[in-house]
Amino acid sequence: MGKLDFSPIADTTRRAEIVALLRRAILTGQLEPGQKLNELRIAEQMRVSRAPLREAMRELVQEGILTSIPYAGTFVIDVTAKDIDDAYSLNKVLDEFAIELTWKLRDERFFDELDRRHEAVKQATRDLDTTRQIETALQLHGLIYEWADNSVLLETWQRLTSRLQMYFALHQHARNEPVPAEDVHETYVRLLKGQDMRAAQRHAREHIDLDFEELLAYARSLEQRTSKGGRADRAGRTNSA
Amino acid sequence: MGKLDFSPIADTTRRAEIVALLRRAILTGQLEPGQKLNELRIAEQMRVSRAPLREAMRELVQEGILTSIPYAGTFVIDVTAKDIDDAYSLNKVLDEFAIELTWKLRDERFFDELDRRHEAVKQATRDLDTTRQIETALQLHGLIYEWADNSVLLETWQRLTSRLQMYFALHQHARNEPVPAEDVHETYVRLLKGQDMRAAQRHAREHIDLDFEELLAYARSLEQRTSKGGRADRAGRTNSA
DNA sequence: GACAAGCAGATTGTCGACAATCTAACAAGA
DNA sequence: TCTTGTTAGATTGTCGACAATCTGCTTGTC
Repeated sequence: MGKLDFSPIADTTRRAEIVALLRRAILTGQLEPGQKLNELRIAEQMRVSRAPLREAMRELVQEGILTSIPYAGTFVIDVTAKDIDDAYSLNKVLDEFAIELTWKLRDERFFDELDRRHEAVKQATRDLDTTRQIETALQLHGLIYEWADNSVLLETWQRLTSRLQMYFALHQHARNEPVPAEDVHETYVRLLKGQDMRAAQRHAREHIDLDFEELLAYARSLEQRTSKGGRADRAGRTNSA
Repeated sequence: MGKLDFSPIADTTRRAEIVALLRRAILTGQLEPGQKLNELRIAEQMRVSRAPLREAMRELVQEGILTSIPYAGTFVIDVTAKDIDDAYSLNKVLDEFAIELTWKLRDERFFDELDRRHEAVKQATRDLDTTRQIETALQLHGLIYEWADNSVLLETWQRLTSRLQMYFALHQHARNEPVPAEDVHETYVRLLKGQDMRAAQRHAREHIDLDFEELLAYARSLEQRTSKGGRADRAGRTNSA
């Protein structure tokens, strides 16, 4: 009797596919921050009615990458330097916690998966596929969250990830230079395999620092340019209690 | 020239009202964990069509208090002891961080608001209104998050709050005893007004401990009862990437 | 009696049309 | 010229109906 694990079959609703499509478009920067999403046009392009499209948009609003103003429209969130800074500092705290939880649960399968994801990053780097590079790097980073066995923490991280990916993609789009050739993740992986938890936590902080500092500088420079032509000044309250 | 600040007017879409109604029903325990939400029936009761209702449900799914299985239905999330434990441990970490961020930003307005919310809890306690007691206690606790000036952290806390409120309400419903008469928040408020940040952080942890320990014990006992009559065994994957 | 096929009934997913609201352009009056 | 009222167009919010899917029962067969 083979002990085969079947994974759940794909969600076959239009809504789910639309969510995936839109999310990808936003996270890769095809839809720019602040841009308005015209329901009619998008629905026509996707050959779908507005109902599932609107439901999909509601999901992405709650996911934090869209924002909705009643009777005005749904927009890709605006990226401010403060947003990035906020996400950055929270991420540091969560990382420390995730490493702590994961530490005792590491095993062979963990190390294997760690190597696999590390390899994916290196492959994307060789291919000069910056979008995929961001994606794989975040997946590598996310392993400690998946392994921590804390569903709420994982959810939180995934929400954060959406934004981080968007921020990084935005950054990449601007300066179209491929990211550093040297492997910045080498040390991270090595420490996660080692015995010194504190050292791993410390490095996670500093490693993130590196990426973010550059990102922040870019965001701040953007802020200068944008401030003159600011759009919607209405407070986009979406999560009113 | 009067310098009057107008707050944004209320959202006047049916969708927003439905979200509020449903959320309240769930968080107060009127809708029980695991219960299925029949769209047609709810829509009729609310005198609303299914479109805005479904959009509202999509929001609550992303908010984490509903879960959806395509072509099967949308259900109130099931509460497991592990969920509570997960939320509990993450909350400790976030509390520590929130206090750290808030600490330097405390001012007169902060202390006033702290007192105001503390008073609200005491009032609810006097009224023996357990539901409101939970609500106000969480609002008191949430002040440090609102004050921390980190939007991502605040969002995270609000998501967590939804669940916590649901868990506590569930607990209260079961044992219909009014919560401790003595004021467990006295110390918390005093420490937040003091000068010793570490002490405040430490107390936040231990104070939460108290409430949660009881909650956890209850959840575990529930688990025993429920395990025999388990419902949907399909993996309710909702956030497939 | 056990089991598979097939058939209602109910429920969710999707569609196209209508109503409510916003925006911008234009006209009228101080 | 500036402000205010009006109107037309576009877009979002909502509705009622239809299609796709699931569930449980019935039927027929062995």
